[in-house]
Amino acid sequence: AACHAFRGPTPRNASVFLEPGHAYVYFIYGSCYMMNVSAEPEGIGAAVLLRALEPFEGIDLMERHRHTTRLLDLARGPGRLAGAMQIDRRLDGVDLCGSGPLWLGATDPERRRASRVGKSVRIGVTKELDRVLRFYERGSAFVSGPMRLRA
DNA sequence: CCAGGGATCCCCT
DNA sequence: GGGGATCCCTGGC
Repeated sequence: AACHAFRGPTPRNASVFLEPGHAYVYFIYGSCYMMNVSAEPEGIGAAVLLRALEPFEGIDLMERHRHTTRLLDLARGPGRLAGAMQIDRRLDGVDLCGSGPLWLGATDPERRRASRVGKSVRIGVTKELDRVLRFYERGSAFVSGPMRLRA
């Protein structure tokens, strides 16, 4: 029920219904963009919100976009992530598996590390609070949310 | 901790 | 067609 697709398609959420691997970007709280990835076959509304990232490359650019040099604050939190990456509604609907302006790729082998995926309830929603639909890298300082949801 | 920000969509006129 | 509640938050007290 907390999914934007819950009440069916609208002009705003159309990208949620695209085939998997497309961007769904929306503006919220008068100040932030949220970056999501569509996640079910075309016509089915489902998407994953990107809540944080660990900066590896382009850190100087991210610092400029975010007006801070604090590495931990560059992209920790969904609004900050979009800010650091300069993601806005222009990227809504783009194919993230193609050669467009934004894409998802495999982790650089040199950056790969042993990690465990933790699961928890979601952050910032008010419906279906018991559902375990948040996934994160256990123990990472770059994960967003309260400490108890990062262990 | 909390105000602010603006788009969107509900639902009732 | 429009008022108002709501929104997967952030920065600055």
